[in-house]
Amino acid sequence: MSASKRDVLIQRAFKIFQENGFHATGMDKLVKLTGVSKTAMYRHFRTKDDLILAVLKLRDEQFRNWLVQRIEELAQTPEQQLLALFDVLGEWFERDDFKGCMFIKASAEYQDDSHPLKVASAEHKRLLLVYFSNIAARTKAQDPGLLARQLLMLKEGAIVTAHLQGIEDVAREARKAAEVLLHAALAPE
Amino acid sequence: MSASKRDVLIQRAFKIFQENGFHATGMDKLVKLTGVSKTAMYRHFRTKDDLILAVLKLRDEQFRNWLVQRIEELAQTPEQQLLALFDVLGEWFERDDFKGCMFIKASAEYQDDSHPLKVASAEHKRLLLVYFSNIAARTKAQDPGLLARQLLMLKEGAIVTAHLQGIEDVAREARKAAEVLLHAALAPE
DNA sequence: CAACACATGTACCGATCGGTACATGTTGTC
DNA sequence: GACAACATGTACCGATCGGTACATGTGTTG
Repeated sequence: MSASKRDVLIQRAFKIFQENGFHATGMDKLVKLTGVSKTAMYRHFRTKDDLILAVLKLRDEQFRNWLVQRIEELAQTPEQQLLALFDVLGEWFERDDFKGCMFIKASAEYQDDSHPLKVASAEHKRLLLVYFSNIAARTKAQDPGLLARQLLMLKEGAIVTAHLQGIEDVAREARKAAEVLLHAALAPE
Repeated sequence: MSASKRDVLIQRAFKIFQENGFHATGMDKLVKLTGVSKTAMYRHFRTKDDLILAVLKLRDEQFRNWLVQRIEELAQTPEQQLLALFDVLGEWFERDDFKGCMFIKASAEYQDDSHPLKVASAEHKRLLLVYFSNIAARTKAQDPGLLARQLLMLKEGAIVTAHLQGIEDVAREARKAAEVLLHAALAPE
């Protein structure tokens, strides 16, 4: 019960941070919007940074689980899965609650490389890279690691563009670029 | 004199915001680090947001001027100029004071689409898109607009990746991807 | 019922937030 | 030198920041 209540707390805090930013969201607002008392909040999390870190950890799990599941539902071959990333991105962008990537935003507000929140953000991106590198390695791409890194760069760019300029066609055009990169990697001249 | 002093003020504020973030930087710190008094600061800028907006406007000018100049120094044909973007990005990443893109960070802290700081950030990206669309239009690319948007997505992804994961090889690998995209756009099957 | 451990809400802490009132230079003009 | 116009520094405003002290429930165990 304590664990699940904690998770509910984290989930609500996630929404609030995602919509308002980290520094811009005070503990008073969090306490009010989550419904718990301040004492209870600080019993679960020693500091605000601890709370944010817990939010990032939960978000990392949930996002990667969702991404992997959707990709493997949509595509079976590794080649198709690499491209399906961008279809899933499109689904994400279309959601009403799409507010950009929380890890990009966290690294924007906590820039010091040694800051736990930046470390956690970098770790999230690293885990995604591991996943896609493994997929790429199952293709006949000449340099699977390079291909994975390039596709993930495209992914970050699509997210930033969708958040900043609007979502229209972004995922579709990113997918087209991904197709070109994939075909070139498979059939080099 | 007043104008140039104002510009100096903006320039110093830029550095401080770039290194510490917007919400995390208080006016007291800005006043202390820029050397002016608080009264003088508030005579030049009515509010903190006004100051940030002025910082973004100056940064927009300086960054685009620098980017255009370097690209045109490095390359003459439109095809080469599209690729030179990524060489210039590499130069930027190598700088000691590289701290990511201020406009991405501003849009992370001020998410409301109607917020002047987000508007200014989107406008910066739009102006870059106009510039590269014009270059792409001078190539034989089938869909120059698409190519420009894809290359700029790659650019944003490279910036985010360099800021979050480290700069190593990022610009070079982004350029390789750009080469593939460019060649495919020029010589479609 | 008594005694205890623990969860909760509230009132409050010093520090800092963005922003201003006001007293004190400093300057140009006559 | 007198005076107006403006620039400056400082002290301060109410609000909010992250975080805590403490008084008041609320079971749980004898």
